[in-house]
Amino acid sequence: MPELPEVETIKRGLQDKIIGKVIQAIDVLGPRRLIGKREDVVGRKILAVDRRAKVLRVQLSGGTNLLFHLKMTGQLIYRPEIRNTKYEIRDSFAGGHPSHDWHADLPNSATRLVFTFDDKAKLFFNDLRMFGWCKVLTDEQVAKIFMDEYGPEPIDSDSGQALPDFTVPYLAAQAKRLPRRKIKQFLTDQKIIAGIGNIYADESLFAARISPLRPVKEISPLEWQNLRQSVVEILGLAIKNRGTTDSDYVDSEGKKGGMQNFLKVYRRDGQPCPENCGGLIERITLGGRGTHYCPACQK
DNA sequence: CCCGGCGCCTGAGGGC
DNA sequence: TGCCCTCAGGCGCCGG
Repeated sequence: MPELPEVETIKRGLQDKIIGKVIQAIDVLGPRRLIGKREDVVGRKILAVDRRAKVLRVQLSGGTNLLFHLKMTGQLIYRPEIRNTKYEIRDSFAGGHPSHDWHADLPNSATRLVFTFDDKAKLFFNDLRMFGWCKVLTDEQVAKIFMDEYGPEPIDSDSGQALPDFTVPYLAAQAKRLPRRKIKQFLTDQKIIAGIGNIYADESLFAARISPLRPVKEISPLEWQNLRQSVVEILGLAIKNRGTTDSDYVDSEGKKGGMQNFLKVYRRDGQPCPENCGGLIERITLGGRGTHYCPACQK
């Protein structure tokens, strides 16, 4: 499930590949994934690719934008000039390459949108469960959404440092406003902090040794300091490792991430606590989300 | 304010 | 093998 590090990884990949190209066509294979008019997009040039929270923006000429949210199972996979994908796969098998990567075979049953560029390269928007979307919006609409719907970005993805708005006083002030909310739900609230989802909330809370069940009013200043630091470190590490592939996530080249090898609690219920405290990782449901933590370490 | 539940979806995985 | 059921989860929305 693409969170900040996964969308950041896709963003970087696409920046290297699609900037300067002109969108020649959009094929709509899946219903209701494209919100907006194809004709507002076709013929426009790609000026930039950026990210806010878990949202990826492709900035186009003429003050137009494509906004993507990948939700659970979304993918954005770029392929340079495809003459005939199926033939290429057949060729690779004939050449004795046994590796079978189903992402090589595009479009597939999860493909909802296909963008074709002026050099015949393609961008495939896949989304198995169809929760994701692609919206066509003006610069002003994007600016308003980015301003109104998302809290501060926690990390400068280039330097790996915390961003200036993501401070302990900010977190404490938000907590004062919503004192009874549990810390996990606080962390994953996009209006409070941008880009944290289920995986990195669990991992950050483990790193800070704070129970996901704690009401935020009980979090001490020192704990806020630790938690803020943990969020920055975990997100930074996840970006370095090109994101977590749990089920569907792949980058803009269809490659898996590496962060799943460094997760300590997420989906590790039943296993011994990695801090060797003697406890076992537990899985509970919190706010309808699977939540993984060590009840012995996390207080 | 907080929480639970539903809806949106489909494939994986368990039970029988 | 096969069928049915549940579950997974980001996020908006609704009702208690």
